[in-house]
Amino acid sequence: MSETSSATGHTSDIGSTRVAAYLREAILGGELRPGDRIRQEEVAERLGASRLPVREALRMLEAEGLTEHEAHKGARVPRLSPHEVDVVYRMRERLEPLALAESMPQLGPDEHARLEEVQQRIEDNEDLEKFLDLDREFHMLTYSGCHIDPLMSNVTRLWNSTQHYRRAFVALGGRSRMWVVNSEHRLILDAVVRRDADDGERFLGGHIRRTRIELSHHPEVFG
Amino acid sequence: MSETSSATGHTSDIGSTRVAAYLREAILGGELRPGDRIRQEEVAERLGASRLPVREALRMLEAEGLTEHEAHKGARVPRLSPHEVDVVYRMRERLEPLALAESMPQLGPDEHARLEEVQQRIEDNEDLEKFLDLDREFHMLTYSGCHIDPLMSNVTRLWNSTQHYRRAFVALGGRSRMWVVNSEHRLILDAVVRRDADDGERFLGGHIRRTRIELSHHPEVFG
DNA sequence: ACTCTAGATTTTGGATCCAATCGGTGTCAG
DNA sequence: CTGACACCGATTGGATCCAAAATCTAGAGT
Repeated sequence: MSETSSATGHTSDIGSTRVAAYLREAILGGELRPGDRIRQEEVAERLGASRLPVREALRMLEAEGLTEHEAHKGARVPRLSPHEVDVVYRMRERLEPLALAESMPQLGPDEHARLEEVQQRIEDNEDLEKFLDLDREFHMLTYSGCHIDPLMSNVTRLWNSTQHYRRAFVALGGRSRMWVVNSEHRLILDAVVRRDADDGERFLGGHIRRTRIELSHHPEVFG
Repeated sequence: MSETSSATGHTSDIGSTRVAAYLREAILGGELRPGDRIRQEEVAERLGASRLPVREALRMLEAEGLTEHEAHKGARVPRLSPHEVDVVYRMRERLEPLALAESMPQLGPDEHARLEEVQQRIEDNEDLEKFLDLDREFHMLTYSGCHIDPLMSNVTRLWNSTQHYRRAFVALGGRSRMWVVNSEHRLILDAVVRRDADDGERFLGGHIRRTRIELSHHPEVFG
């Protein structure tokens, strides 16, 4: 962690953005878990900033679905109920095929090659945390041709808010389910290369749907 | 009325919330239009507050899809391209039926009566701005049994970000299209009362879809 | 021993002041 | 006359201090 393009501080590398990046890493990386409280002063001191950019950062993260606020009670990492996670997956099931359909016509040979490479890395990978990153990269890459901000930010929110439960899920599932994931990814990748939007939507929807159903059979994820 | 509730529920009467409510009204009411810049100091002075709660409010509104930020360039009301609006409607087409399906089982006679009353008010109404509020109230009421925050806040965002274009659309369409809206609302209302989720999803999807298609035939809305 | 209340501590919300950055304008060189 | 550059006003970002609210703790009363 703690990368964040420090040396060549180019563009809008303002403090609140750096604080947001730090907290984002901490939440998505699992160091901050659902229900954990985030104290402004603690973060401010740790990053050598004042509380103000921390407040701004927390608002940004709220917009990304990574934190929630209550009046004078501060910020927390949202804890989702099993049913809420189920509905979030149903939302993904409906929204992401749309993003894929918007994206596919814009993707060229470069993106196709990059997708193939990422999928290969997923299949060669053994590490759990790495899988979470690579899987996300794969899907986001398939959406990278979709430049509709309201859609992409929503998709990002949905991934963000369920990241912790996805980690818990693959952690207990192990690699027994891996081959299913990979075969589904291959189907999606093939549809993308063929530019068959209908197949892409269908396979992607099935991919998310299967994950949702399997997740619903494992309530221990929500311990 | 319509108070928007912001779906994220972190409301009190603290300053930033009041500022947010003021700006929200201004944007949804049409006084601030897409592309307009919002200067912190101006708002602060007008409301007798300092710039800090204004900054917080702008972040909240950003989370609701009502403003957008750029590094040192300040806040603006987002301007959506025709294609972006089209995609937002496609998103609504997929998400809102889900919200309705989640909500319907929770709605009782009280909500049904209130829905009937609001729909009647829509049919009796003549005013344009009133229609926007009532229409929103009708749909939000049908979703009021859905307590999944990630879903409801997304739906709210989608309505927020297209409010201006909806106004421009009904403004030029006039009452010629009114009877279609009302008959579709009646179909939805009937499905809700019968607790037929499948019919509800179908009619609602069609309602939004028809609006999207008609909107796509009127590019002058985006003048 | 238990509960309810009141004060103390902690934490968030807000105001003011200062620093950094952006936009526009005017000037000078070609 | 035109374009580039530099300066200046305007505007946003950040730090510190103070006020308000919530939580925690300790004590008194039953």
